[in-house]
Amino acid sequence: MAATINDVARVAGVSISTVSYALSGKRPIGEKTRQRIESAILELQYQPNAGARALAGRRTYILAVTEPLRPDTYTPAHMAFVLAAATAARAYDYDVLLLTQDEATGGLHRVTSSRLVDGVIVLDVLAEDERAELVRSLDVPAALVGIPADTDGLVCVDLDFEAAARLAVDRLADGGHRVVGLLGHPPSVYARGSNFPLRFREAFVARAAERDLEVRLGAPERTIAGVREAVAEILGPDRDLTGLVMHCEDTIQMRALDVLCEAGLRVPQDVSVISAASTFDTSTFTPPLDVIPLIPAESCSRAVELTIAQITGTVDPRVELIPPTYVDRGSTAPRRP
Amino acid sequence: MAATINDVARVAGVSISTVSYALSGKRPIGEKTRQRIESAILELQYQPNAGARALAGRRTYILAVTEPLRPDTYTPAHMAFVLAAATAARAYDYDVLLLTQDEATGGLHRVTSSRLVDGVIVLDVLAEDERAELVRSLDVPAALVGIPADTDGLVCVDLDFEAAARLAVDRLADGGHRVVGLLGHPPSVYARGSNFPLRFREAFVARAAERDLEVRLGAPERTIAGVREAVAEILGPDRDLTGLVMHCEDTIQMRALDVLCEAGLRVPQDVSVISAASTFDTSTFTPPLDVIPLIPAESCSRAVELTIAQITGTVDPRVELIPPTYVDRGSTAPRRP
DNA sequence: CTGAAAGCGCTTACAG
DNA sequence: CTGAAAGCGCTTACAG
Repeated sequence: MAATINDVARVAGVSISTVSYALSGKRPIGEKTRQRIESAILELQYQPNAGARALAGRRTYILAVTEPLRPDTYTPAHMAFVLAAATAARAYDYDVLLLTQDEATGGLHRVTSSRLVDGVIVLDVLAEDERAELVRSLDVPAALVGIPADTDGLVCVDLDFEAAARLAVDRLADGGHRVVGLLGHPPSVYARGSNFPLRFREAFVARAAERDLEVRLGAPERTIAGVREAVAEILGPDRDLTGLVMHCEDTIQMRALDVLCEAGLRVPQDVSVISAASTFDTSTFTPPLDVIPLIPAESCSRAVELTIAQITGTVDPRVELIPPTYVDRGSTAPRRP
Repeated sequence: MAATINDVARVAGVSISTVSYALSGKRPIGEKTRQRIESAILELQYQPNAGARALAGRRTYILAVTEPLRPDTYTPAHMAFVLAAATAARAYDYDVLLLTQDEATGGLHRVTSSRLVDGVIVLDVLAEDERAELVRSLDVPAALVGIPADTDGLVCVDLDFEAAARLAVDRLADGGHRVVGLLGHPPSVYARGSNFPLRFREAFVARAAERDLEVRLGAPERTIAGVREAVAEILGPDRDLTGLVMHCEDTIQMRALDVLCEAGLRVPQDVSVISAASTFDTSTFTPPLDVIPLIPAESCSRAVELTIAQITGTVDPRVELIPPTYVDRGSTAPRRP
């Protein structure tokens, strides 16, 4: 059988409370005592029992991560967030319980009210997301990675997609480009109400209007044919488009580059291209693309931080937007006369 | 505060042991008593405390799922397995704790010896996998999805990749094809020691020899250029290849189809193509491909089943191979004279 | 700086 | 069919 705190106390010749305090560091321990306890722990390979710790300490050191992984979702990006959340949690000595699909709300309810988890990280947030409602009503420590329509009372973290869109538009406008395109996600993604594609697109259109640019929008299917069609449409019959922002999955972006190449359009000589809010590595593309990166580790570690802060204290509801950055890889150039 | 079993007992007018037994079903309860308990639970929105249940019952109803998600890994497929494992676990009222990367062995040790989990599901098993060693020495209920080199004392479940390879070869050989190719994974995947690509390739070569076929192997990089090169090589200078089996990621398969199309080769008239051990949907490809599917839900639910069987009783070590099936979508044809 | 003890909320023999 | 009670292995006031 596994060693208990009683075994450690006996071997070390101290009381179990001393062992417990030595472990938690919640009160000062004499140097010799500490050493005896440490060697006893080593000798017995003692690991505190998680259930007992949870029961007595009212903390499980587990966070629930809810990621619905809907059929239509683009797994690599979502997986990157799950992974980032798990990694961030471990940095705080928390483990991660994975809640998927149907378990979205039922599971959240179950694991919080049974005190299986101390807090919740909500990923892939929709504009109208029942998990947001639930988190609000449950009043459990939680952070959303993403911004629902109603953020009242919630703690949300996300890349500032609006700023990212403006950054991309400004880059092109500053380069003298007059006709710019946005190659976005498949139509189903927008239809689903996923919030960041919408936020990005709206800000893109708004900024382009401010900068007095002509805008063309595309929402291609993932197939080669779909991408080809959308790109052709964005380029326009006269091929007068000179600036392209891509806010979509890597396969679509790669295909779009293929299509530009086929059409004899060079990047950046003929078309300036920017990859926006991308979780993947655009430096291996042909050609490497300028990118406004979306870094899962950033938002997830902040979300974990804020959730744990709620567990140990109080945090005011807030929406934290992470400012975007621009990585230049030479895929944009001033418009040629 | 959340209601406890004491509250339920008081409201229902029974003892807490009766409530507990009513919940677990471990002893018969009078009809009226049961109803009073049920309505008390509903009224109080009672949820048993997970920590207390774990401590007293010596069961947490949590399984650890270890999936290293190495940098090189192909996320969608691996994510499909994580998802399948989580879904299968929920079907048995188990939750899933996700262990990633560095946590591979350290985390496994931690969560098992602290009794945080009742068992372990090991995904993405390498031929030489330290997690297999650990599971063996820990003697914890566990199942591996995949087959390590040394299966001694372990419970392993997987698609029968050797049989799948033979099935594919036989299909082509029976169709009169004499020169067949295997478009496999990127070189790094084989180098890593991931076991199923190796198992598949070896069985493919062996069966082709038995059937007296000429074999050409390709291990393309993921880029368009990489795929183009590998396909060209497999086709041969005389383009005498007429049968192609693809055992690789969907992007590579899609690109290979593009390359065949570019080369003016029709499927199946000029080349018969089979997608082998694929977790994705090949019916949306152009053209739709015959496939020997790899169904994560199958192996994962069996793995969960076998792990839970170990938790509640005893299971003999074993290697369970799931027989492959062939789905005909018209991408193969007899060789034309 | 350390210890004895109550208590966290369950499960499960033991008893009837 | 049901109840009283021990006990799971910790944490944390309370006391010194």
